[in-house]
Amino acid sequence: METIKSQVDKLVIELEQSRNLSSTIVHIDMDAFYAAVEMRDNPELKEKPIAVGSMNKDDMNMSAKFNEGEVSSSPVLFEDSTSPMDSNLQQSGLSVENSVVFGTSAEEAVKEIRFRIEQKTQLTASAGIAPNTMLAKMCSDRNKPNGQYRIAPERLAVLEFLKDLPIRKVPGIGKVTEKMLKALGIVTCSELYQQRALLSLLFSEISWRNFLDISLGLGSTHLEKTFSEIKTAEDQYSLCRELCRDLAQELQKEGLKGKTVTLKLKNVNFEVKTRA
DNA sequence: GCGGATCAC
DNA sequence: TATGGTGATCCGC
Repeated sequence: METIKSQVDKLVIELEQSRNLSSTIVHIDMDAFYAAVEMRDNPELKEKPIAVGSMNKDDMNMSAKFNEGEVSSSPVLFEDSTSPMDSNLQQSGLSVENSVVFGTSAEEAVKEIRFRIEQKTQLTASAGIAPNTMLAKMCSDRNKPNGQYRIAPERLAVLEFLKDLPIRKVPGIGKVTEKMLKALGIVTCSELYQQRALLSLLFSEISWRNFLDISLGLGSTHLEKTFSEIKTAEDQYSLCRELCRDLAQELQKEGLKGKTVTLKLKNVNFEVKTRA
Protein backbone atom coordinates (compact mmCIF):
# COMPACT_ATOMS: atom_id res chain seq x y z
CA MET A 1 0.00 0.00 0.00
CA GLU A 2 2.88 2.34 0.75
CA THR A 3 4.26 1.95 -2.69
CA ILE A 4 0.82 2.41 -4.16
CA LYS A 5 0.42 5.57 -2.15
CA SER A 6 3.73 6.97 -3.28
CA GLN A 7 2.79 6.32 -6.88
CA VAL A 8 -0.51 8.09 -6.46
CA ASP A 9 1.26 10.94 -4.72
CA LYS A 10 3.65 11.30 -7.60
CA LEU A 11 0.62 11.88 -9.75
CA VAL A 12 -0.76 14.35 -7.24
CA ILE A 13 2.42 16.39 -7.57
CA GLU A 14 2.12 16.38 -11.34
CA LEU A 15 -1.50 17.43 -11.12
CA GLU A 16 -0.64 20.20 -8.70
CA GLN A 17 2.05 21.49 -11.02
CA SER A 18 -0.40 21.77 -13.85
CA ARG A 19 -3.13 23.32 -11.74
CA ASN A 20 -4.53 26.26 -13.63
CA LEU A 21 -6.00 29.13 -11.68
CA SER A 22 -5.84 31.71 -14.42
CA SER A 23 -9.41 31.45 -15.71
CA THR A 24 -12.48 32.94 -14.16
CA ILE A 25 -15.48 30.76 -14.87
CA VAL A 26 -19.01 31.87 -14.09
CA HIS A 27 -21.87 29.42 -13.81
CA ILE A 28 -25.34 30.92 -13.80
CA ASP A 29 -28.27 28.78 -12.78
CA MET A 30 -31.93 29.79 -12.76
CA ASP A 31 -33.71 29.19 -9.46
CA ALA A 32 -36.44 26.50 -9.48
CA PHE A 33 -36.99 27.43 -13.08
CA TYR A 34 -40.24 25.66 -14.01
CA ALA A 35 -41.97 26.52 -10.78
CA ALA A 36 -40.73 30.11 -10.88
CA VAL A 37 -42.06 30.65 -14.40
CA GLU A 38 -45.49 29.34 -13.45
CA MET A 39 -45.60 31.53 -10.36
CA ARG A 40 -44.60 34.55 -12.37
CA ASP A 41 -47.29 33.92 -14.95
CA ASN A 42 -49.94 33.10 -12.37
CA PRO A 43 -49.30 34.78 -9.02
CA GLU A 44 -52.16 32.87 -7.40
CA LEU A 45 -49.80 29.92 -7.37
CA LYS A 46 -47.44 31.70 -5.05
CA GLU A 47 -49.49 30.62 -2.07
CA LYS A 48 -49.71 27.03 -3.18
CA PRO A 49 -47.63 23.92 -3.32
CA ILE A 50 -46.23 23.41 -6.80
CA ALA A 51 -45.28 20.16 -8.43
CA VAL A 52 -43.45 19.86 -11.69
CA GLY A 53 -44.54 17.15 -14.05
CA SER A 54 -45.84 16.45 -17.52
CA MET A 55 -49.13 15.43 -19.00
CA ASN A 56 -48.94 13.19 -22.02
CA LYS A 57 -51.92 11.86 -23.89
CA ASP A 58 -51.66 8.27 -22.77
CA ASP A 59 -49.47 8.75 -19.84
CA MET A 60 -50.23 11.11 -17.07
CA ASN A 61 -47.25 11.87 -14.98
CA MET A 62 -47.61 14.04 -12.01
CA SER A 63 -44.58 14.25 -9.85
CA ALA A 64 -46.53 15.53 -6.93
CA LYS A 65 -46.34 13.84 -3.62
CA PHE A 66 -47.78 15.70 -0.73
CA ASN A 67 -47.85 14.54 2.83
CA GLU A 68 -51.19 15.11 4.43
CA GLY A 69 -51.50 18.39 6.22
CA GLU A 70 -48.57 19.85 4.43
CA VAL A 71 -50.27 22.25 2.12
CA SER A 72 -48.89 25.55 3.26
CA SER A 73 -45.21 24.95 2.93
CA SER A 74 -45.17 25.05 -0.86
CA PRO A 75 -42.95 22.08 -1.53
CA VAL A 76 -41.35 22.16 -4.92
CA LEU A 77 -40.58 18.70 -6.12
CA PHE A 78 -38.09 17.85 -8.81
CA GLU A 79 -36.59 21.24 -8.79
CA ASP A 80 -35.32 20.89 -12.28
CA SER A 81 -34.14 23.86 -14.17
CA THR A 82 -33.91 22.74 -17.73
CA SER A 83 -34.12 25.73 -19.96
CA PRO A 84 -32.20 27.80 -22.41
CA MET A 85 -31.10 29.98 -19.53
CA ASP A 86 -29.82 27.13 -17.45
CA SER A 87 -26.26 26.00 -17.23
CA ASN A 88 -24.98 29.03 -19.05
CA LEU A 89 -21.31 29.13 -18.61
CA GLN A 90 -19.63 32.37 -19.35
CA GLN A 91 -16.07 33.41 -19.18
CA SER A 92 -15.13 36.81 -17.91
CA GLY A 93 -13.71 39.15 -20.48
CA LEU A 94 -15.41 37.09 -23.09
CA SER A 95 -15.09 38.00 -26.73
CA VAL A 96 -18.45 36.81 -27.96
CA GLU A 97 -20.83 39.07 -29.79
CA ASN A 98 -23.45 40.47 -27.50
CA SER A 99 -20.96 40.48 -24.71
CA VAL A 100 -20.57 43.50 -22.50
CA VAL A 101 -17.40 44.61 -20.84
CA PHE A 102 -17.87 45.37 -17.20
CA GLY A 103 -15.18 47.61 -15.80
CA THR A 104 -15.25 45.97 -12.41
CA SER A 105 -14.63 42.81 -10.43
CA ALA A 106 -16.07 39.45 -11.41
CA GLU A 107 -18.37 39.55 -8.42
CA GLU A 108 -19.81 42.92 -9.33
CA ALA A 109 -20.15 41.91 -12.96
CA VAL A 110 -22.04 38.80 -12.00
CA LYS A 111 -24.32 40.77 -9.71
CA GLU A 112 -25.06 43.00 -12.67
CA ILE A 113 -25.76 40.02 -14.90
CA ARG A 114 -28.14 38.54 -12.36
CA PHE A 115 -29.81 41.89 -11.93
CA ARG A 116 -30.38 42.18 -15.67
CA ILE A 117 -31.74 38.67 -15.84
CA GLU A 118 -34.25 39.53 -13.17
CA GLN A 119 -35.21 42.81 -14.86
CA LYS A 120 -35.80 41.06 -18.12
CA THR A 121 -37.44 37.84 -16.93
CA GLN A 122 -38.77 38.53 -13.44
CA LEU A 123 -36.90 35.39 -12.49
CA THR A 124 -33.97 35.07 -10.17
CA ALA A 125 -30.73 33.26 -10.84
CA SER A 126 -27.85 32.10 -8.71
CA ALA A 127 -24.23 32.12 -9.77
CA GLY A 128 -20.87 30.63 -8.98
CA ILE A 129 -17.49 32.16 -9.79
CA ALA A 130 -14.44 29.91 -9.70
CA PRO A 131 -11.27 28.88 -11.53
CA ASN A 132 -12.91 25.98 -13.36
CA THR A 133 -16.32 24.74 -14.48
CA MET A 134 -16.74 22.05 -11.84
CA LEU A 135 -16.07 24.48 -9.02
CA ALA A 136 -18.20 27.20 -10.59
CA LYS A 137 -21.13 24.86 -10.85
CA MET A 138 -20.84 23.80 -7.23
CA CYS A 139 -20.48 27.44 -6.20
CA SER A 140 -23.72 28.36 -7.93
CA ASP A 141 -25.45 25.97 -5.55
CA ARG A 142 -23.93 27.45 -2.44
CA ASN A 143 -26.14 30.49 -2.02
CA LYS A 144 -29.17 29.40 -4.00
CA PRO A 145 -31.73 30.86 -4.44
CA ASN A 146 -30.91 34.34 -5.64
CA GLY A 147 -27.33 34.39 -4.43
CA GLN A 148 -23.80 33.94 -5.63
CA TYR A 149 -20.49 32.68 -4.34
CA ARG A 150 -16.88 32.99 -5.42
CA ILE A 151 -13.84 30.86 -4.86
CA ALA A 152 -10.72 32.98 -5.06
CA PRO A 153 -8.18 31.74 -7.61
CA GLU A 154 -5.85 30.28 -5.02
CA ARG A 155 -5.07 26.68 -4.26
CA LEU A 156 -5.87 27.06 -0.57
CA ALA A 157 -9.19 28.75 -1.27
CA VAL A 158 -10.15 25.81 -3.48
CA LEU A 159 -9.14 23.25 -0.87
CA GLU A 160 -10.94 25.16 1.85
CA PHE A 161 -14.12 25.12 -0.21
CA LEU A 162 -13.84 21.37 -0.68
CA LYS A 163 -12.77 20.53 2.85
CA ASP A 164 -16.16 19.63 4.33
CA LEU A 165 -18.12 19.49 1.10
CA PRO A 166 -20.12 16.26 0.79
CA ILE A 167 -19.04 14.33 -2.30
CA ARG A 168 -22.69 14.11 -3.28
CA LYS A 169 -22.55 17.80 -4.22
CA VAL A 170 -20.03 17.04 -6.93
CA PRO A 171 -21.44 16.83 -10.45
CA GLY A 172 -21.15 13.24 -11.62
CA ILE A 173 -21.39 11.74 -8.18
CA GLY A 174 -24.91 10.48 -7.70
CA LYS A 175 -26.80 8.27 -5.31
CA VAL A 176 -24.97 5.08 -6.14
CA THR A 177 -21.43 6.41 -6.01
CA GLU A 178 -22.28 8.23 -2.83
CA LYS A 179 -23.32 4.96 -1.23
CA MET A 180 -20.24 3.08 -2.40
CA LEU A 181 -17.94 5.75 -1.03
CA LYS A 182 -19.89 5.99 2.17
CA ALA A 183 -19.29 2.28 2.69
CA LEU A 184 -15.60 3.17 2.70
CA GLY A 185 -16.18 5.88 5.24
CA ILE A 186 -15.89 8.62 2.63
CA VAL A 187 -18.40 11.43 2.84
CA THR A 188 -16.49 14.65 2.25
CA CYS A 189 -14.07 15.69 -0.45
CA SER A 190 -11.15 15.79 1.95
CA GLU A 191 -11.89 12.22 2.97
CA LEU A 192 -11.90 11.44 -0.72
CA TYR A 193 -8.36 12.76 -0.86
CA GLN A 194 -7.24 10.94 2.25
CA GLN A 195 -8.34 7.62 0.78
CA ARG A 196 -6.73 8.20 -2.62
CA ALA A 197 -4.45 5.16 -2.41
CA LEU A 198 -7.28 2.82 -1.46
CA LEU A 199 -9.49 4.20 -4.21
CA SER A 200 -6.80 3.60 -6.80
CA LEU A 201 -6.98 -0.09 -5.92
CA LEU A 202 -10.74 -0.43 -5.82
CA PHE A 203 -11.85 1.56 -8.83
CA SER A 204 -11.03 1.72 -12.50
CA GLU A 205 -8.30 4.07 -13.63
CA ILE A 206 -10.78 6.53 -15.02
CA SER A 207 -12.87 6.49 -11.88
CA TRP A 208 -10.14 7.02 -9.32
CA ARG A 209 -8.40 9.59 -11.47
CA ASN A 210 -11.70 11.41 -11.52
CA PHE A 211 -11.98 11.11 -7.73
CA LEU A 212 -8.50 12.52 -7.42
CA ASP A 213 -9.31 15.48 -9.66
CA ILE A 214 -12.39 16.13 -7.60
CA SER A 215 -10.58 16.00 -4.29
CA LEU A 216 -7.98 18.44 -5.56
CA GLY A 217 -10.57 20.75 -7.05
CA LEU A 218 -9.23 20.30 -10.57
CA GLY A 219 -11.52 20.79 -13.50
CA SER A 220 -11.89 21.97 -17.03
CA THR A 221 -11.75 25.57 -18.11
CA HIS A 222 -13.09 24.73 -21.52
CA LEU A 223 -16.49 26.21 -22.34
CA GLU A 224 -19.12 24.99 -24.73
CA LYS A 225 -20.48 27.54 -27.09
CA THR A 226 -24.08 27.50 -28.13
CA PHE A 227 -25.85 29.10 -31.03
CA SER A 228 -27.02 32.60 -30.82
CA GLU A 229 -30.79 32.78 -30.85
CA ILE A 230 -32.45 31.36 -33.94
CA LYS A 231 -36.00 32.56 -33.92
CA THR A 232 -37.77 31.17 -36.95
CA ALA A 233 -38.31 27.60 -38.00
CA GLU A 234 -37.05 28.52 -41.46
CA ASP A 235 -33.72 29.68 -40.10
CA GLN A 236 -33.42 26.62 -37.91
CA TYR A 237 -34.17 24.41 -40.87
CA SER A 238 -31.69 26.11 -43.13
CA LEU A 239 -29.01 25.88 -40.47
CA CYS A 240 -29.77 22.20 -40.21
CA ARG A 241 -29.30 21.81 -43.95
CA GLU A 242 -26.04 23.66 -43.78
CA LEU A 243 -24.85 21.34 -41.02
CA CYS A 244 -25.76 18.23 -42.93
CA ARG A 245 -24.13 19.45 -46.09
CA ASP A 246 -20.89 20.29 -44.33
CA LEU A 247 -20.93 17.01 -42.49
CA ALA A 248 -21.38 15.06 -45.68
CA GLN A 249 -18.52 16.96 -47.25
CA GLU A 250 -16.30 16.41 -44.26
CA LEU A 251 -17.02 12.69 -44.23
CA GLN A 252 -16.30 12.48 -47.91
CA LYS A 253 -12.92 14.01 -47.35
CA GLU A 254 -11.92 12.01 -44.29
CA GLY A 255 -13.22 8.63 -45.34
CA LEU A 256 -16.41 7.35 -43.86
CA LYS A 257 -15.23 4.85 -41.28
CA GLY A 258 -15.36 5.21 -37.53
CA LYS A 259 -13.84 8.63 -37.43
CA THR A 260 -14.53 11.54 -35.21
CA VAL A 261 -14.94 14.62 -37.29
CA THR A 262 -14.89 18.11 -35.89
CA LEU A 263 -17.03 20.64 -37.66
CA LYS A 264 -16.79 24.31 -36.97
CA LEU A 265 -19.89 26.18 -37.92
CA LYS A 266 -21.10 29.54 -36.81
CA ASN A 267 -18.21 29.51 -34.39
CA VAL A 268 -19.57 26.38 -32.75
CA ASN A 269 -17.61 23.15 -32.73
CA PHE A 270 -19.34 19.89 -33.45
CA GLU A 271 -17.82 16.55 -32.83
CA VAL A 272 -19.48 13.93 -34.92
CA LYS A 273 -18.74 10.27 -34.39
CA THR A 274 -19.55 8.06 -37.34
CA ARG A 275 -20.32 4.40 -37.33
CA ALA A 276 -17.54 2.07 -38.28
C1' DG B 1 -19.86 -2.67 -30.34
C1' DC B 2 -23.89 -3.54 -27.20
C1' DG B 3 -26.65 -3.33 -23.01
C1' DG B 4 -27.05 -2.05 -18.38
C1' DA B 5 -25.99 1.19 -14.78
C1' DT B 6 -25.46 5.74 -13.37
C1' DC B 7 -26.32 10.54 -13.55
C1' DA B 8 -28.22 15.27 -14.51
C1' DC B 9 -32.10 17.77 -15.32
C1' DT C 1 -38.80 9.11 1.04
C1' DA C 2 -41.88 2.69 -2.69
C1' DT C 3 -42.18 9.02 -7.60
C1' DG C 4 -40.65 9.88 -14.00
C1' DG C 5 -38.67 10.33 -18.30
C1' DT C 6 -35.06 11.26 -21.24
C1' DG C 7 -30.69 11.57 -23.11
C1' DA C 8 -25.71 11.26 -22.26
C1' DT C 9 -21.87 8.86 -20.61
C1' DC C 10 -19.48 5.24 -18.48
C1' DC C 11 -18.35 0.53 -17.82
C1' DG C 12 -18.07 -4.29 -18.32
C1' DC C 13 -18.67 -7.96 -21.40
